[in-house]
Amino acid sequence: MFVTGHNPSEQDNSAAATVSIRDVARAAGVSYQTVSRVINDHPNVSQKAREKVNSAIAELGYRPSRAARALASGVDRAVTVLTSNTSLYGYAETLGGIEEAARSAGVQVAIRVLESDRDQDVAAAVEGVSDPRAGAVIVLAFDRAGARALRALPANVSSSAAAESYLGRRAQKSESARWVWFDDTLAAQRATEHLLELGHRTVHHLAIPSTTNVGDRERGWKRALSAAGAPVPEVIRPRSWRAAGAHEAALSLLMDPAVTAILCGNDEQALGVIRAAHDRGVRIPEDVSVVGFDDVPTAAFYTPALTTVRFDFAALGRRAFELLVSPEDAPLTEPTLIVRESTGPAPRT
Amino acid sequence: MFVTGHNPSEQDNSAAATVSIRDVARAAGVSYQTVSRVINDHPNVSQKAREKVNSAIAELGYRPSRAARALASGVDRAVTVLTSNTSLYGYAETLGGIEEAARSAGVQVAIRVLESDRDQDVAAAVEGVSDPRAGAVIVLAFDRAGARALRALPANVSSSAAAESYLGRRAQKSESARWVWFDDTLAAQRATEHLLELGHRTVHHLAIPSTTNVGDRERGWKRALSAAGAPVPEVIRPRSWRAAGAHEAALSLLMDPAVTAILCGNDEQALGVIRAAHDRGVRIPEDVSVVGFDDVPTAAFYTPALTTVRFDFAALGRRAFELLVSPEDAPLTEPTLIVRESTGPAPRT
DNA sequence: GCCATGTTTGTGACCGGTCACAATCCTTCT
DNA sequence: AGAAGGATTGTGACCGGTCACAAACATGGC
Repeated sequence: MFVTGHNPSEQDNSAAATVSIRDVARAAGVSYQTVSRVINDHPNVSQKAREKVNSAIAELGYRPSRAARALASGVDRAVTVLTSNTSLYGYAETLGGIEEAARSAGVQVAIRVLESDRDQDVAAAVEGVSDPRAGAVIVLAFDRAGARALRALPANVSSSAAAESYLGRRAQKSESARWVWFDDTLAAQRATEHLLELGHRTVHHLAIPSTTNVGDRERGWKRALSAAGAPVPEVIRPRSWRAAGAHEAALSLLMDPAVTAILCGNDEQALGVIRAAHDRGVRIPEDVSVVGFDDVPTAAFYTPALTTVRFDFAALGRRAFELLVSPEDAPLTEPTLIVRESTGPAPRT
Repeated sequence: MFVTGHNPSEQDNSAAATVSIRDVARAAGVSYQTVSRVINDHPNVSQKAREKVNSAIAELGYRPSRAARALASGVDRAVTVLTSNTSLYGYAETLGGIEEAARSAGVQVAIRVLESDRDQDVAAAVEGVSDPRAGAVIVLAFDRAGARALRALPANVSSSAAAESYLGRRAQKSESARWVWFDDTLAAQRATEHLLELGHRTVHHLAIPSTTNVGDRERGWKRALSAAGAPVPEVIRPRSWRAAGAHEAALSLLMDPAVTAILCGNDEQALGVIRAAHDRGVRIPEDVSVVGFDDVPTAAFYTPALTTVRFDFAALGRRAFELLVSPEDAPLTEPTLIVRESTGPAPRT
């Protein structure tokens, strides 16, 4: 009853033998090429043939083989996301956005995490995804590891979330990587301006360790400071993106009475600062104002609720995926400052 | 110079034509089958041949084609993770664990998110991954959508994180899905006992909406309560896993002076409760004690620092992957109660 | 020295699609 | 009616591997 003589298993083969394009063709009374045309929506297929094929497909429960398709066509309809983290909010949300867009385009999403930013690990990861036949690649270049991986990719370029374009067959080396990113400069500038407007003499900046766009944020922060003629304090660089590092750094920072406003690299760090303030008996926002970045879902429930800059990471992810298909520049939602309880007027001296 | 006459592109073909097993064979002076044996670590290959092949591989920069392999062998070395969320802590960490284990086993990780728990969406997702040729499937059955998807999968079974076993060729319908999960009952029991020991008359439970293991947690909670002869209050069920729902629910719950201890479904909810307490002027832990579940990285920095039950989600993920290969039951780290500042002695009446 | 047995190597077919090109079928126009 | 031209359909080869089986080569026992 089966066509394939490949699998010699004699056992009760109730499990349906995998049905191929040829089986469908036979059942529909057409050639396999016609079936191929139908499943690929080619224009030149008669209505009658199309119907016959479609019902045969439904009847036999035919499902095209991704592998065969990839092999024959030379490209896999898949995207591999290269990221150094799966659980940090920004990364995870971006991944979600990519998946959403990819899913609705019928493209598979694979994920590959970068263990570290050491050359060896980066090289291994890049090696694993740099086969054009394996589909496209999107690098989450939020951190050094990502940025390095992006640089190491065949066609190079660098920024926040970048989309290496391999999807189409004709994508050649001439086609370089495309990228999307938020306007971090503007975001940082706005946040800083907000604090300045509240009367703070200056704003201290507790940064994320070595990011790609760290430059951007610092630029925005400095720009706002300079525009207001405020002094530019040295940037504080904790040892991690996490709350722990920020907490530790803030513990000493808060001893300085000149510090009345702190711009943090992300919400988690802001939480560390808030906690440090609590530990030191410093009131927020009465004594010190704190601003975060990201607007994680919990930020509104911190005590005090966090003033922060919201980024639409999911949109970033969707956009990164779309770039694989159409390289057109589409605007990304601008980051928005969400003012809550952690910022207030500068204390009177 | 090229063997494949398939691609007629005449352009400067500096981009290396994809090298196949046959090219390597020719360069090494052996048959393609021998090359296949080498790259698959077959035992019966002479040392000499192996070396020749390996150097030819290195020289030509050969990379096996995943697609061709999948097509020829009938199975793809890939796992698809079915999850309804990418950014919630537990999900994201579990995904990370799966990826880690899969990566070191040379297996690709794909991800497919479940949009909702509606039959239609679940069916679509299952349909997309239920092709045995496409590799294995791991379902993150933490919620209803996941549980349903798990049930809808060809070989069924249900629990927290489940590993549908298709990886090996011989995996047949007889091989049912394997699963791993935490001992939620014990975890809830321990947490409840902790509160009871602090002198609380009873413990209120603010649950996660309709989870697979909701039963387990409630059982543990009830067990501890009963064992202590404490009354069993009605379970509070907010409308989401998020802080918002818990915050809203807690706002009214905290008006009840009988409520002195709350066991929350997760840390985010606990944060919502803490915030609600702040809003109501209820002190934690002096007036009310709060316990969470998960131990998210920020829990230690809440004010007050959260007492919670830590789960090793990454280990859960790794284990789920391993189950695909070896169905042996290996113990999973037990959840641990981390006592911090949010729990304290019951207030004196 | 010869045969049995095990190891190493090679050949042809096949997996399930796509591609290039040729053949057949309709229409429409002169 | 015949030819031109587009629409529709079919055929053979190929993608890059694996599988089953056979051939060639060693090794060892009697």
